[in-house]
Amino acid sequence: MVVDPARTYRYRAEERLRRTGARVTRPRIEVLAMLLAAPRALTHHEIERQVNRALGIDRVTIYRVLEWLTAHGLAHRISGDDRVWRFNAAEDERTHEHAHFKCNDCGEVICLDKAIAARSVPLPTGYRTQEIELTVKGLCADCVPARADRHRRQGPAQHRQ
Amino acid sequence: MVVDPARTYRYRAEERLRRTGARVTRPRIEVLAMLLAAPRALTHHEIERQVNRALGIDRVTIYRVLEWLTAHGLAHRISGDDRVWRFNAAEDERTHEHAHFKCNDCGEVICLDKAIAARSVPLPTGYRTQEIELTVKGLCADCVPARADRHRRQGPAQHRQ
DNA sequence: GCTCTTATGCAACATGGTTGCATTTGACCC
DNA sequence: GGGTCAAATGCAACCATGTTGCATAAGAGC
Ligand SMILES: [Mn+2]
Ligand SMILES: [Mn+2]
Ligand SMILES: [Zn+2]
Ligand SMILES: [Zn+2]
Repeated sequence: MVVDPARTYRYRAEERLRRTGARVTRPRIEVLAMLLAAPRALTHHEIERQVNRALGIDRVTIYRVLEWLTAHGLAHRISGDDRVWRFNAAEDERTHEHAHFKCNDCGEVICLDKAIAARSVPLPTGYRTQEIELTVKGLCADCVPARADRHRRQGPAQHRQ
Repeated sequence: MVVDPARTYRYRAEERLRRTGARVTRPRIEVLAMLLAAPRALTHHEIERQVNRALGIDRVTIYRVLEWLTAHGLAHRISGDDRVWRFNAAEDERTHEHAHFKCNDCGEVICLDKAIAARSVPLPTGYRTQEIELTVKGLCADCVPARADRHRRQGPAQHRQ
């Protein structure tokens, strides 16, 4: 029996959406399914390319869906140094107490499984900690110098955004 | 003997600029002096308000000066979650191995003195660490709940950006 | 002062995201 | 199935933050 993986992710997306009690719409399903299928955080651009081209869903709608998913805990938003937000389906088990990795070459962002031991950073008196954000920057497996020659010929890997 | 503090910062700014061997210009002096005087990281906007209003220095020039100061190690740039860069004079002793604090209420950003013990976060195989960024988010001394009533009357502290 | 290089000012542009408002549609009820 | 209505979508215009191109101004060495 062969299953269509995209169909499977859509199904899981619908399920999660239904659990919120809010409307289950095509844009919400498609965007969330795409986030669920992705092994890394996606930009609005990447989502738009797939979901707008294939289904004509408007870019503003995609922005609104991403905002809504984030507000409802179905996704989370990662803000990088390139002024582009990236989104990831939120595995609700995994509380957002985890760190992120960002590739300095291709821009890829992934979530690192709970790795924050850096509790209790000392602050000036009167200041109060609420969250700690930790981002590791470096090279992803596709971009380590060992493969630098491929890059020189073809340019860096292109999930740049 | 009374000294004008702004004059002192300008003097220190000129000194640092001269040491780079590059041209010592009015915009560079003013922007760097302002960064030296500030107890926290400043946005382009904040700098523009002061330096453009008082001296008519163009906003593009301010952008270019900030970029130049950063490239020459006289300032460093902090990218937050609000797509606004903030700048700080670089105390050259303090290598950029320090963490940052950002107030969730008023947006204030400060540098925390070397506090990263979070070395060696485990990554997927093939990935390589280059830098680690740590940002503590919470409430600054002006914004802690103890003073929430003042905020309710007057709005949050206004160095929001 | 003169010259040469570099920095500045100004206008136009780019990017990523937001807002207002008319139209469509999902969910609930029958 | 069809009717109702709040909520979501599409579209156009907008905004904020930063960049680029190019003519002009001004540091610094002589
Ligand atoms: Mn994450
Ligand atoms: Mn800093
Ligand atoms: Zn990479
Ligand atoms: Zn504050």
